[in-house]
Amino acid sequence: MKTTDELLLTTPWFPTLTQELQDQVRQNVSLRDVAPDGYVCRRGEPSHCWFGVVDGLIKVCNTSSEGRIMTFAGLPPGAWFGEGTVLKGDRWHYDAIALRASLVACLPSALFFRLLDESIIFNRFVLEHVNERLGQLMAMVQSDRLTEPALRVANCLLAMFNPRLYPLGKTEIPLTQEEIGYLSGITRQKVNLAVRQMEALGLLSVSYGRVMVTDLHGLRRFATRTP
DNA sequence: TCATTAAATTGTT
DNA sequence: AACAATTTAATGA
Repeated sequence: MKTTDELLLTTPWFPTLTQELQDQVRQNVSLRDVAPDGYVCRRGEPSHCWFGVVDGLIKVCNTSSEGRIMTFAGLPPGAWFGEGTVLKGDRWHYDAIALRASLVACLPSALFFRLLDESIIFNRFVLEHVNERLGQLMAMVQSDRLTEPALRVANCLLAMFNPRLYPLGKTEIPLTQEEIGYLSGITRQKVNLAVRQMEALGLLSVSYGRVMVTDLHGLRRFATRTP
């Protein structure tokens, strides 16, 4: 199991902080184990923390009154989320649920604000982070209107392997086809066909319980091609 | 270390 | 949604 320090050292902004701020972070960040299907945060609850995914996989989603689930993002290890809500001092507008056993780092909002006040590089990180999310959202709105399952899966994978948002991101993240289905909003059967189709194109390789992207650029081209 | 079994994941209908 | 086939992980000799 990873430690707080291990996560922090692989976080791009942490080593850039002053010694004093680093100590503050060390003292105030807490780790939380989340069981599969467990909540990291629920819609309507006040936000106390900025969250970082240490291990596992978190799904950010909302369940409408009719029970329809919409997924906004899948967050692999290395992802931080919730800055928007924390910044507004607002309540969560969405649920964050663990797709499998996960470990989440909680950075109290008071400290989050202090980092914003005192570190320019930290501001920069958050700004780029938000910017990248915006880009992802735009891509998602597009892919949402596409009926082609392979394109939806491709977009979903591109989001997960985004090296800007998830610098830890390797080209291989353990991800079952069922989980991809939850994240991209299509059935596992269609995911199965889609990933194999893309594997045949040499864009990725699938094996038991994992998908490895072998050609990130090719996958980008595939996702943005005009049919 | 190897064989057996259970659980998880995949492939098909 | 259900089923069979396959892969992995766990167990114990």
